Amino acid sequence: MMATMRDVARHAGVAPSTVSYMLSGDKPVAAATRERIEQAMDALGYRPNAIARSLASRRTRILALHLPEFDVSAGETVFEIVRGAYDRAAERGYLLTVWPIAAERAPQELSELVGRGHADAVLLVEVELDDPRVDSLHASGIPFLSVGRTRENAQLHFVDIDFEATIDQALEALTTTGHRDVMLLGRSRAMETAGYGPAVRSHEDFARLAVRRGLGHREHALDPTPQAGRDLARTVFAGADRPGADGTGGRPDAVVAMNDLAVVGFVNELQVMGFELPRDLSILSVVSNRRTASLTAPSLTAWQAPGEEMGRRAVDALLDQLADPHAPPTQVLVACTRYDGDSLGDRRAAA
Amino acid sequence: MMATMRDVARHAGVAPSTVSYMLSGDKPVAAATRERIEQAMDALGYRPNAIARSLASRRTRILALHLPEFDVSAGETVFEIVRGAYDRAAERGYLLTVWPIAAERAPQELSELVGRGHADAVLLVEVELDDPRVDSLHASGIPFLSVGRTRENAQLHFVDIDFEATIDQALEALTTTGHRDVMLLGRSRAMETAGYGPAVRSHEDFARLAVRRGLGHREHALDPTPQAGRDLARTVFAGADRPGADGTGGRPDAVVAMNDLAVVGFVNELQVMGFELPRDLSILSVVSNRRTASLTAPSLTAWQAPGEEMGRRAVDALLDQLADPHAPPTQVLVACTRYDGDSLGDRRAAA
DNA sequence: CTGTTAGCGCTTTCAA
DNA sequence: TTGAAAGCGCTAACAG
Repeated sequence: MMATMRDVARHAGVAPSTVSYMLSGDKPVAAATRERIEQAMDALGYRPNAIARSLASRRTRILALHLPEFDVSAGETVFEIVRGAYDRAAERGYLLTVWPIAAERAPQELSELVGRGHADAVLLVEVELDDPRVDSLHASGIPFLSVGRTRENAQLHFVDIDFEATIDQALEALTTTGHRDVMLLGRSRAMETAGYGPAVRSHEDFARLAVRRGLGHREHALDPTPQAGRDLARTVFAGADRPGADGTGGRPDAVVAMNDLAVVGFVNELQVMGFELPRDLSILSVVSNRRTASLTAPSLTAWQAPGEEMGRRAVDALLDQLADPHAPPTQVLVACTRYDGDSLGDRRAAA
Repeated sequence: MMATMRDVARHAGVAPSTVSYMLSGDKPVAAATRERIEQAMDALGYRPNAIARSLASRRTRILALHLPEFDVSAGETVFEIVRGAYDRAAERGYLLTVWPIAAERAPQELSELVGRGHADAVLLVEVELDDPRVDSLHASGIPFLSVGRTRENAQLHFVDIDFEATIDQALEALTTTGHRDVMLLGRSRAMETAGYGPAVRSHEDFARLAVRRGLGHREHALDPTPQAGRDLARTVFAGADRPGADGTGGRPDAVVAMNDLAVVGFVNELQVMGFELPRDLSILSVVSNRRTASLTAPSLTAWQAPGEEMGRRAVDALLDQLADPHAPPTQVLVACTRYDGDSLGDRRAAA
């Protein structure tokens, strides 16, 4: 009942291989022939069969994407990565499918599924410093690329956020608006130990970049919960009328947050305590997303993770790898993009 | 280099078909034969090829799942649905893949991909009252099941939340703790018009169920934003020392929220206004999720959407449909499960 | 530029 | 309970 390529060939009076050549574009086909084939195709309502194609060509033209749980902020950014990857894959003739495998089973099951021929390569999202998925895929000799990077990454194909550049942009925004003393509201040490990369790198980068700009700085590592943010607000600003107002550098006049969940609680608690933002304290959220940024009032000025671009570039790099398995690893860093909210004040004295 | 079924057969001294029978379990295989085949398999490191199997059997044993954007609360619940569906599918010998197609292109592209043989059936998630994906799949004669239901659903295979039962459970919890006047913080009319089912049904159900329990009631339809929640707090409770304290029924003493984003802003604003929860107002969040419930302090007592169960039951129903395409539609309703936070007060007078 | 010819690795009658 | 044979619908040399 479904028309096959053979039917089309017969109807057009050509060989099946000619139809195949036309569809794949692998070989040139005369305009007249192409015309007849096209007519035959829609006369018969022909739809190419992806399975048969995969079997004959020994590749599926399917890319599998895997992400662990959503529990760490993630949400919007991950979704953008996925969408960007899907679209780019489609443009390049591939189907990107997401495999919702539970984290514990992923290392084994990814290799298993690719081994059974369900996909040609794997895109790993939310990769941790020591990610078992990476080891497993590497051991199986399966082509893959990770969004995020492991600790050891000399041989890793990856696309990641340029944390350093993003933090520096936030500090520059603070410097040019006259801020003098900045606090990092970062990720907890527990997460670093657990292997969440950004938590490690951000503290080092932040301190170094603040010093270079001559800013007072301090770092706090918080669990990714609103309550942790509330607690910090109480701890650091208890008894202060206006956090940044003492002028002596005793208290920060700005916060750079890299912890979406905590910053929401932090802001809410400051407001309950009677502070007004950004008059009393400027708050910038980095590696964030629009949704979190709009959860508070005033909304947060934020640097959003470039999800879509990372997804697109990941697919390109992965397909390059498929085309030339022995090329040196592709490693791409992408900076976040600024999104203006109302949480950045101007502390410059009127001239 | 990869061992094929033929290699295994040769190695075990049997016919390829025998190996196939053993793997599929379609026909009985003698214990002795089975033994020899198993040995051959792991001697050769055999892995069955899913593509070849699909081509020969004319079915992929793949289920495709599609969800539109994440913008409406969703998040955690959707993820649970997907995970539940994946696990159940695996148990039943199927691979569930998620196709991250943009909402606009989904109706067309889903049919296209299934038409090309990429999957046997489709699971639709976050289905709206008038969902073009449903029409398209129906027109293409593709087997599918929706999580959520359309307006016209007599012929639809679906699994959905039992909103009515959930709302009633929330009202019961309020009744037994002595509340007298309940406000619904629902979804906006705009969403109803746009076809988001729960928004429509919840208002009707809420009013009717409140009346039946002899509770004072009122409904507010809010956009799914924290700001909408803040505005409502100001509007309804301006000038009140304690929202539920006037006792005369002039103000509600409890809120049932079915709008995760708005309820966060609502609670925060009440706190900024100086109210204390749940002393001044009880708040229950229904069809919610743990993450939202823990975004505020006190955390919210909530009824969580039964994501995993819906996913599992959706797969079962879909595979039933595949087995018997002419059976009457399966329609399943699942109630939410309660999760205790600290936002429910007790208003009963001490006896 | 087009046709011929073998498969890709498995399933599935049909016989034995 | 097992085997032989004929494909599933397409691709990819190789020839012409």
